[in-house]
Amino acid sequence: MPDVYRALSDSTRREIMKLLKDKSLTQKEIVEAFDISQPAIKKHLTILLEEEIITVTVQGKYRLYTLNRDMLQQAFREMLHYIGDLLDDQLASLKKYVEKGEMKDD
Amino acid sequence: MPDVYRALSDSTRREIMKLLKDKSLTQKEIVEAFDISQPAIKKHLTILLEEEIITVTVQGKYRLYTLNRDMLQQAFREMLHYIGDLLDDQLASLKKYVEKGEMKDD
DNA sequence: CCAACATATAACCTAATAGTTATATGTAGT
DNA sequence: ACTACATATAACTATTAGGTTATATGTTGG
Repeated sequence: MPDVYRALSDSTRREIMKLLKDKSLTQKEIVEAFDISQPAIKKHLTILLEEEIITVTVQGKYRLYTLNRDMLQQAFREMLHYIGDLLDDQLASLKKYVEKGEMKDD
Repeated sequence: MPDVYRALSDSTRREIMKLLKDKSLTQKEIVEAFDISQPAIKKHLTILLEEEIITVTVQGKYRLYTLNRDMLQQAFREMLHYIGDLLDDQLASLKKYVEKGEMKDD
């Protein structure tokens, strides 16, 4: 099971996700956006891939990384569900929303 | 670095929060709900305390742990806000909910 | 007071994270 | 075919997380 908390627990990874918000990027472009080495970035990308938060497509010598919005959406929903259970009454309406899958899901 | 992601990133801690959903519990009661040692649980409780997700009151030889719903809510809102931003348009309605603090707040 | 119980702390282990540098592999353009 | 470039991998370091056992401390009832 993909663990979104693992993916989110590192600030560099959170930054990478932000970078990928609007457009897919090659590994090189991502590397250039940070001050850390290419292998370090690669490891973060591997973790994001493992948790299925991003996907990659090969294009010649490039690797193009893309945000997996479906997974993020699912994570979003799960988190809401979890916290909804904890906070119950306070969140009744929101919870219902989530459970019904009301959130424009494909 | 106090980090909400840190507190929520461990499943044992998330289980502890669930346990505390309906009632405050002593450390002993919490320990008994898991298969890991008392010092291990203690460490989780310390982290949750550091992130102010729970509070503790001393009662004689007991420590009574209580969920800090306000902080928990804030923590989740932060994470959801982050993910929501990544998803943008796709989640417009739900996102608004979270951002407006519709989840019982301020 | 003291024994039993609840909690705290110390010392230790292992695995995972997050980074490094150096080098290997794969691909494209000339 | 060679070279330059993009990516992958190997080997290493340091730190932290999550767990252990053993023991110390604090509290309470009898």
